[in-house]
Amino acid sequence: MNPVQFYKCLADETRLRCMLLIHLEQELCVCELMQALNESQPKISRHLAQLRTCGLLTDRRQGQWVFYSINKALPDWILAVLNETTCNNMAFLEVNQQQLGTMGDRPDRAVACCT
Amino acid sequence: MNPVQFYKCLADETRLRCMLLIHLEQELCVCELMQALNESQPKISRHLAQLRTCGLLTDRRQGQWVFYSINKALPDWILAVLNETTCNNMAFLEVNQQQLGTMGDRPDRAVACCT
DNA sequence: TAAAAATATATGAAAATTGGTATATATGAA
DNA sequence: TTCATATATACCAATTTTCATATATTTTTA
Repeated sequence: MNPVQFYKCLADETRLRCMLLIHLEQELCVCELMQALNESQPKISRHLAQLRTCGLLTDRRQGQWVFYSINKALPDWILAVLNETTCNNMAFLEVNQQQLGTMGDRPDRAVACCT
Repeated sequence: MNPVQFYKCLADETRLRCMLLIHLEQELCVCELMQALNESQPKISRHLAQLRTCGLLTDRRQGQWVFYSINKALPDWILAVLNETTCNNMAFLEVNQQQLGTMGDRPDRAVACCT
C-alpha cells in the first residue's frame, strides 16, 4: 500500500476516529460508530466504504449489521502505525468511547474468530 | 499535536517525501529537496513552511541556505511513526535519493550539533 | 552599492474533498 | 408479502487544498 494513500485515509477526523476505535474494539458496526462519533449514517457509511476500498478495513455482514475491522493482511508497518497512534491518543478517543459506552442495545455479535 | 493535523501533513505526496527524506538525511535545504523531488521552488518552499508551522520541522539558516530538520521535540509516538514509515518505504524514496545523489555542488553545511 | 543566488510569500484559478439530502438495497420480523 | 431497521450509494453544492505565476526578502559576492 502506497504510504501517501494510507495517510490520506487517516487525514480526516471522521475516518481517523473510526480507524482507531475499530482498532481498539476489534470490530464495530455502522450504528455503533454513528453513536460513538455522533455523526449521520451516510457520513459514517461513506467513510467506511472508502477505508474498505483502500484496503484498510474488512467487513462482514451478520444479519442486518455490517461489522468493520482492521484488515489483518496489512503490512506490519501500517499495523504498527495504527497501534502507536491509538495507544498514544486515548484522550482523543475518550469522548467516543464514552458515547459508545452509553449506547443502549448494542448489537450482539458472533465471535469473529479466525478472520 | 492533534493526530488529525499530523496525518493531514503527511497526506500529500510532496510533503511526505520531504518529511521522510529529511528524516533519512538529518537535514536538507530547499534546493536539495527541489532536486530530489524535481519540483519547483515555490512548491517545495510552501510545503516546508506548512510543515514548520505545524511544528513537524525546524529550520536553521546558514548563509543563503535554510536547512530543515525533524523537530526533535515532537512526541515519541510521532517520531516512531516517521521512523517506521521511512524504514519500510525505502523503495518509495529511492528515486529521490538517487536524484539527490546526482546533484552537483550540494551546499556545505556546518555540523548542526546540539540541536 | 549592484547583481546573483536561495528562499519566502501573495494571489487567484483549478482540482480535490467533504457532507447533506434523497433514494436504493438488504435483512429479519410480522 | 409488507414493514421496519441497518446500510449503501447517487447527486450536487460548499469547502478545502493545491499549484502556477509573479514578486518580495535575505545573504553573498563583485
